[in-house]
Amino acid sequence: MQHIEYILQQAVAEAFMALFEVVILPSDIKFSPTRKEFEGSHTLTCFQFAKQTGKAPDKVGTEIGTFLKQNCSCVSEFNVVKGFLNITISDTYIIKYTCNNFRKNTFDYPTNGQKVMVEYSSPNTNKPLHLGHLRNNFLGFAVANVLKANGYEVIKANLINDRGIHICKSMIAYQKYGNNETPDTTGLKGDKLVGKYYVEFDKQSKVIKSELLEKGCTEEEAEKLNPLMLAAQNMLVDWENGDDQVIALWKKMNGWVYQGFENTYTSIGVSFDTYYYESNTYLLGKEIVEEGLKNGVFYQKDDNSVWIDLTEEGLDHKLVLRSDGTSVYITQDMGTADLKYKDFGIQKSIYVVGNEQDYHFNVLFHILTKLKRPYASGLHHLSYGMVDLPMGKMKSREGTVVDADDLVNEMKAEAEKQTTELGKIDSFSASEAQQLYHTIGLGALKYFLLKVDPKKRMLFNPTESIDFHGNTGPFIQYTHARICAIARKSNELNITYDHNFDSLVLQQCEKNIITHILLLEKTLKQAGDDYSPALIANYVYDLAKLYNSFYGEVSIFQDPDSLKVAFRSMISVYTGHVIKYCLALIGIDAPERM
RNA sequence: GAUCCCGUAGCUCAGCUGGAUAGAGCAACUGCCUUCUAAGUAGUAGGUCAUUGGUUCGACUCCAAUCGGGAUCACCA
Repeated sequence: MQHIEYILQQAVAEAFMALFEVVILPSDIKFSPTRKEFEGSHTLTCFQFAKQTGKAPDKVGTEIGTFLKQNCSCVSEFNVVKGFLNITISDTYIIKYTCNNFRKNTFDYPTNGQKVMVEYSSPNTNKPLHLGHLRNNFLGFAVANVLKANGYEVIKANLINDRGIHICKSMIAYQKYGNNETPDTTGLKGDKLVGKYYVEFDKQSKVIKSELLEKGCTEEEAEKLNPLMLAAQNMLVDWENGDDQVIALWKKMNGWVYQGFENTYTSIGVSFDTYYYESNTYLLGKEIVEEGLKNGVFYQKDDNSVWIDLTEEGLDHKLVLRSDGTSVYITQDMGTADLKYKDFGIQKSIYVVGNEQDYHFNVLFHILTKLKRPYASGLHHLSYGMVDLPMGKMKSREGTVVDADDLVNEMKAEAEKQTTELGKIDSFSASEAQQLYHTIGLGALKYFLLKVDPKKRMLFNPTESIDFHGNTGPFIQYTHARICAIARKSNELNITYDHNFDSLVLQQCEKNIITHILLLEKTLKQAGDDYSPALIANYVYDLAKLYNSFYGEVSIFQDPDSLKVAFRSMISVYTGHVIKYCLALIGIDAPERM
């Protein structure tokens, strides 16, 4: 069954031809939802056609409307207000569409044969995940789902920053102050334990620095002479030389961190198809520098450092290889980009990274374009805004970081509190109840972080953000649970759906739901094109609102007309499927009772 | 200093790529549970879309300038 939008586009194009002999491509005809103060569901704005037709917009609207009503069985009514043609879709169409589709529980586009990699999470192994990482993880996971639903084959990748001076700092501090603690002996999660020593390093080196300053050192000398800092730098050199002891410690501590991360990933419901480690990729890219020098994309200075001139692109000169021949960050990113392409033959590659690195990715993509990489046009930096706290930015050194595990646990505790107060799940076993609290708490958190346009920075207020009412995840989950209760009752009552519904006259609140479901395809496409799960979040919220409105307005089972009972039951089931599907796209579980 | 992003109700956010009288939620106030889950629902109130110009039939949306907030501009990652 053809989608109403497509049918209308064809019909309007036909109308233009028949009435005005004007050729307009069906795909160029755009409809917007009719404002609720007017009759109808699809609106065509006619101002833009005034020139081509030589008629006033309202005249065009009236003539097109008349044509549609006569020639298109899906259109039952129309009205024209100023230059706006408001179209009412026939009940027959809506009913038929509902009957044909209400059992569907997936709305994915067919595969398009394209492969895309979504790199996200990409943590450092020196500290645990925090609120900022959560936005990244939820976004990356959701974008991967959305792209998959748009027909792509998706590879989720995690590029782990497992080497460098930061991890050496944790290692030095652990060597000096660690007393051979382990996650087992302390009961701490591995990432928390390692993070503890990263903080310890910072603390101790501050103490040492102030001692040096008291002895009369300058700021600069204190920095340089700091034995802890020197030890960390030495350790980095030892690591690069493959020193057995250093490598062993590095492996041990990173191992703890990975267990901790895995634990968190499982808890927040994200996953990866492949992992890259910087310890394996940090030397990549040097051959690319040589290649670029040969074909003149890069140039070399007298001191042997290698650069690229991006002034024509509105950027600057950028270093790609140090004078001592070692790589910088962007060198290994070039190498890693090649590696990803070699490994998976991807057409698109999405980097989910904060907007503080906008410049970096701008440069990287320009370089890869200049190097004529076949995948260059498919590169995209999904740049998301920072998550601010009421007191400003999170600073790990000032202890204002909101820890990811803690936050999830707080949300879960709040879910337990509120669920217990409502007392609706007395029949649940203890483990079922725990599972539900987690689902609700996590749903609230995910929805909160995903409903905002990724590009925008956002505010997270720990006290106020834990709300389960209104525009929240639990509200949508609740609507789903409510629908499941309806579906259960429909089953109990043995309600069947294969009736002739021709005589049925629909109510506005019923039509509103189906009309909104008709927008799903478009929304999903848009969310894929824009890499914006927020569109899905807002869409499903609106659907839940429409359903609750319907739920309050009509009685589903009390109606004497059995056709109405059956159809309302169908609408409920249909809405439930769409809600569950959309929530799954953004990584949220839809409970059947709550 | 240069470049980029942002500025919509008291607060947090939408606004479908230029269309109608700018929408939700929270907070405040008023109704609705003996009937399908009230984590709900119906309503009231709340706005000079930062400011000023420009483009046109029409601007929250596009352009320019100004003000305010943020980020980036390392032989750091």
